[in-house]
Amino acid sequence: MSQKIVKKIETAGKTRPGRPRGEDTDRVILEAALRLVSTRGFRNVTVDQIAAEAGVGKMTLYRRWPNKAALVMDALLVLVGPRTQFPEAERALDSLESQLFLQARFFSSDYGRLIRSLIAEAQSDMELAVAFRERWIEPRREGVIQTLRKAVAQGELRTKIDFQLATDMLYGPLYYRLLLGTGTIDRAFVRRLLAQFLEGHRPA
Amino acid sequence: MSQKIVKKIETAGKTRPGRPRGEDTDRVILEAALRLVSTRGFRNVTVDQIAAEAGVGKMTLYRRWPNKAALVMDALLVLVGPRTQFPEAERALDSLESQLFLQARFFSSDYGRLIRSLIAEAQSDMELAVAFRERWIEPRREGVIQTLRKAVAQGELRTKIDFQLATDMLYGPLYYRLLLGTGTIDRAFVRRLLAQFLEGHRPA
DNA sequence: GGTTATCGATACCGTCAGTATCGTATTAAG
DNA sequence: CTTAATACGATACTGACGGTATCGATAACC
Repeated sequence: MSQKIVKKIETAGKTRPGRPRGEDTDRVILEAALRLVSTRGFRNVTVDQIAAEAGVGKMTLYRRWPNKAALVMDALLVLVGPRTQFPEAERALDSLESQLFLQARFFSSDYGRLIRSLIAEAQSDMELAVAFRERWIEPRREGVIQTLRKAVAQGELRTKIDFQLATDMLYGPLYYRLLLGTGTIDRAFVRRLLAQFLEGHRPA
Repeated sequence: MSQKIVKKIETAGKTRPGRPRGEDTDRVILEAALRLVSTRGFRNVTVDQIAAEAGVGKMTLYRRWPNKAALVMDALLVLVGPRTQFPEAERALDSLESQLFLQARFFSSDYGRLIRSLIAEAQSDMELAVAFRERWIEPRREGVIQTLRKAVAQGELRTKIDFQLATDMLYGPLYYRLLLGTGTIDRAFVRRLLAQFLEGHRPA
């Protein structure tokens, strides 16, 4: 699966025999999967429903992805991933705050259900767990860490920060609320979370 | 389910007609469920396997719990819950640290898989989500908050603390790592997490 | 003894992920 | 134009599993 997630690099114009695959069929299927799963949740959507929504036979779907989880993961990476950019600002802390606000809105939208579904499914699907961690979580953590480094360089945070821990402390509570439903994920929450975080990371 | 989770209060010696239920059958089934699910995970264990492991017919099981999720949740509450006490210490911060260490060990043991399984299942099972939140998460959060209050009273933490947020900041990162697998959950992690938390909550 | 509810066992049902197959369509090669 | 190879939508099928129904036997109370 791991090499299949995120459309294989087109095998270099290699002209294969037989009828070629539909041009935008991949995207149509991904969009159908994204739409259904983000509104109803992974377990409440069947593969047949995704195929029907895309106006496609089930085999067309399984010819392109090895299983349901890989398809939905791909939908997230291809359709949603590129739209989750890190807002740039001169002050790194402003970038960080914007990023946290965006994350809060993201989790509060239908995409929150999508993320929850994938994390849930990943608990019993090792391949999905690896893909989600390496292709979704880690790149975004890296972005956060870069921002934190920049904030340190700008003298807004103390030096000698454990960046992994800091990232856990900023995002852990968001995922915690997303998955446990113990509280709302709104701007006020993020604001207080960040303020408290900064309180513990003042520069000397 | 919610009124069924955690053995109904025995209907007051009420002598019902017909053959009475087995004495310790409940416990035997719960222990089988706990053993299997905590080692293999919820999705990798079938109801038939639990029944076989308990040496019991499947119907005996469904006569006592409405479904698989309720059974496993009950196993957690009945067999594990009572063994997760809050360590007492004169210094509240020592209690807090001990509690976090215990939680880290708990998550690192087979019970970590059990908790992950239930949270995953709860993403598509509203009743389970409510039960898990109200009967497992919330009581333990309340214990943490009491400890934090005590620490404030002892002058170890500043006043005017957002206790809900503080609990999220302490436990969010632990659940985050448990569910995402982004890092180990060991004593070093907990120690640095708590140290960083305290850094942001010094008394005036 | 009659009533009632439990027991283990087993057959059964419905759902769903994933596979196989069929007739058709579309491309490149010859 | 024919042939080979692949994709297509549709549909039937398989296997696994959660949950239900049923059966003959058992154990309590009246």
